This record gives sequence, C-alpha cells and structure tokens, in this order.
Amino acid sequence: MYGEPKRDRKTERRERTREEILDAAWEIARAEGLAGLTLRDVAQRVGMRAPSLYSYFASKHAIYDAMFAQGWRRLLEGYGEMPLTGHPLADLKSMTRYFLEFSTADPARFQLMNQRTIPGFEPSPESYALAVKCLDLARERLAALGLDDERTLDLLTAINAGLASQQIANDPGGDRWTRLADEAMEMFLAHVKNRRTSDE
Amino acid sequence: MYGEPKRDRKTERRERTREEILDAAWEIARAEGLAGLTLRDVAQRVGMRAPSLYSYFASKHAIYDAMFAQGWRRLLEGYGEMPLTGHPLADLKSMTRYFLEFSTADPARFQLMNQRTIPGFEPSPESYALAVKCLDLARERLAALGLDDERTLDLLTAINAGLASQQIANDPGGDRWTRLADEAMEMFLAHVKNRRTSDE
DNA sequence: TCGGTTCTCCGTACATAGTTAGGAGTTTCG
DNA sequence: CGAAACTCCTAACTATGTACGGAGAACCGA
Repeated sequence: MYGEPKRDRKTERRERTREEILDAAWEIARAEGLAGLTLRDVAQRVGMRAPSLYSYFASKHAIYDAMFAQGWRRLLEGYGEMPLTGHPLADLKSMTRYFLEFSTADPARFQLMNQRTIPGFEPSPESYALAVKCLDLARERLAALGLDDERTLDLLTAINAGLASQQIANDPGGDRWTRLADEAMEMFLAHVKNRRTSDE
Repeated sequence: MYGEPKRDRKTERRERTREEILDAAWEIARAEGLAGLTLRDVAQRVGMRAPSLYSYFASKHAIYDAMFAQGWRRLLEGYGEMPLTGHPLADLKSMTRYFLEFSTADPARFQLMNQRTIPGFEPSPESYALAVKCLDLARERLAALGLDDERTLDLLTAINAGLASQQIANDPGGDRWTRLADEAMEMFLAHVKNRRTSDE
C-alpha cells in the first residue's frame, strides 16, 4: 500500500508534461493556424526534440485529438457555469453569444472542433463523446425552454455555426455579428413558437 | 499582323494545359481532401513531374487561388442561370437549395471557398473580387424581393453557410438538411417581413 | 544496497512535401 | 539557319511526420 504514492508522482509528472505539450500546441495553433502546427515547434517550446513527444502522444493526430477533447470539455464547462434566467429569449441569446465568443476567440480551435479539415484526422470515440455530450446539454436546455424536437436543435446549431464561421471569416473582433446573433435568436424563437402553435 | 495566329496557338495550348492541371487538382482534392492535394500527384495525373507545374503556376497556392476563382465563377454562373419566379419564399428556397447542393457536392471546394483553413493562403484580389461579385448578385436578388439592407444579407449568408457546413460535417448525402433549409427560409422570410412592418 | 526494468529524452535517419537551379529538347520567329 | 522562348526533365535543398536504437535516470523487488 505504500508503493502507490511513488507511482502517482511519476504519472503525475507525466500528466503535467502532457499538459505542457498541449498548452504549447494551443499557442502555436493560435499563432500559426491549425495546419501550421509543427511537432518540432511544439517540442522546442517545451524544451525537447520532436521525436521525444512520442513518449507522450502516439502521433500528431493524437495531439489534435487531445486538443479536440479539451476544446469540447471547455465549452461544456462554460455552458455548465452559465447563469440562466428561464426566459427563453434571454437564455437563447446568452448561449449563442457565449458560443460566438468562444468560437471567435480561437479560430483554430473552432476549426478543429467543428470542421473536418485535417486530412486523415478523425476524433477518437472518447473525444467525440464529449462533443455529443455538449450537444446533449444544448438539447436539454432547449427542452427546458419547451423546445424539444430534433429539428429545432439542428436549426439552432446550424445558425450558430454559420454565425461563428462568418464572423471568423469576415470580421474577427467586430461586434457586428454579436448583434446579428441577437437578432437571429429573436427570429429563431418567434419561428419555433409559431411552428408550435400551428402544429397543435 | 500574320504573326498572331501562331502566338495564339501557343497560348491556347498553354491555357488548355492549365485547365488540365486544374481538373486534375479538383479530382484529387475531391478524393483526398483539400489539404491532401499534392503537387506530385497532380503532376502524375497530367503526365508530368512536379517541378514542371511551375511552368504554369507560380506555386501551390497559385493553384489553390485558381481553384478558388473557378469555384466562385461556377457558383455565380449557377445563380445566374437559375430560373426565378418572383415569389420571395420560392426564390429564397431555390437559391438556398442550390447553394446547399453546390456546397455539399464538393466539400473540398466549399472549404476552399468559404473557410480560411490553408495556412498562408489568401485569395488574390482578382479572385476575391469574384466572391464579392457573387455576394453582390445575392444582394441584388434580395433587393428585388424587397429585402435590401445589409443586415438581412449577413443573416442569410450566415444561415446558408451554417446549413452547408453542418450538412457536410454530419450528414453528407442525406436530405435532412435540405428540408431544414426550406424551413429556415420560411423562418427567415417571416422574420424579415415582420421586421419590415415594425420598422416603418 | 544492488541488478533489472521502465521511462525519458536524444541523435540519426527515412519518406514525403514544396520548391529551386540548371540543362536538354522542341517550337517559334526573324 | 540561328537566336529566343518555352516546356519538361533530373538533381537537390529544406521542412515535415515518424521509426529506430541507445544513454541515462528513476523505480522496484530482493
């Protein structure tokens, strides 16, 4: 029973180094673009040579996978901590605003999380599960607002993805799209309400 | 004055070879992904070695640029040939449907045209002008339907881009997003009409 | 405390990528 | 015909992801 702390210290150090590598990778991806990420650059940033990274990640794709998972974990976390009012319009607006800020704050991250753009890369099932979990949370929130069918969720995610990618492509930093996002949510809510009453 | 036909024959051949190269590039991009495009593969497909391509394009980015321009030219053409009824809802639906089909038919092309994802690549001013021209046509069409402010155009392009990227990422081939696109256009039109009457 | 195992990290090396340089062979034109 | 231009080649340089094998430290059971 006394042997364990030492093993912990070892795996703990290992975990710390993995984090260090991922942090370096994020920095470079932010600066050089997702595809501009280089193992040699990452290695240099953490004081290693490129091949040494293979002690921590099986491949470059494995690094992307870990980043993919981190991204969705952080978004999930952010959604979880977000204060909600219970007013549909206000809550829809804040969720969309949060998503927009999150996405445009790091275009490389958005690209990694939402666009299949790296040839040969596919997130592992475990990482993908995090993305699904995030979608499930959104579904749950929508349901709490009384909007619980699948089409509605698809529509909302499409709008959000579109706003984010347009802002990233055309006007990173501006607030033009933030205001547009508010308008979009008004439109969205009115539509769903309307569909709801005409369905009954 | 008689020297010109021969020069023409030469530049014509050159132009044909450029087309051949671009066709090969599209094929490979469709099959391997945009970033999976390789000069050596392109060269092989047209019966050359990689360095020979430099007689026709200054760099790989120059090939991407020509493809970018071709993509927007084709979309512009498609929009131009599209029959319009004058009914706002019907026309909005067909334009969005066309954009969706066009985009999902070749995800690599969509990525090249709409997402800044290749590190270091930026379209030349001439190529970019084609993209702007395409946006101008959409603006014009919207105006013809009585919807002529900039916000409306932004909102529409965001919706369209979102629908396309979601379909590409989640369900290429299915018609789930086509139907969603119709619904989105109903929502969009109702919203704009509503905003219009409450503005006056 | 010692000997073996495991874990890091290194240097080297290989395949593939975009790209450059320089030179043959062909075509064009005076 | 001879010069110029064009096309295509081979060879080679650099940067990339990755495989291999080894040196040294950390760890663990005896």
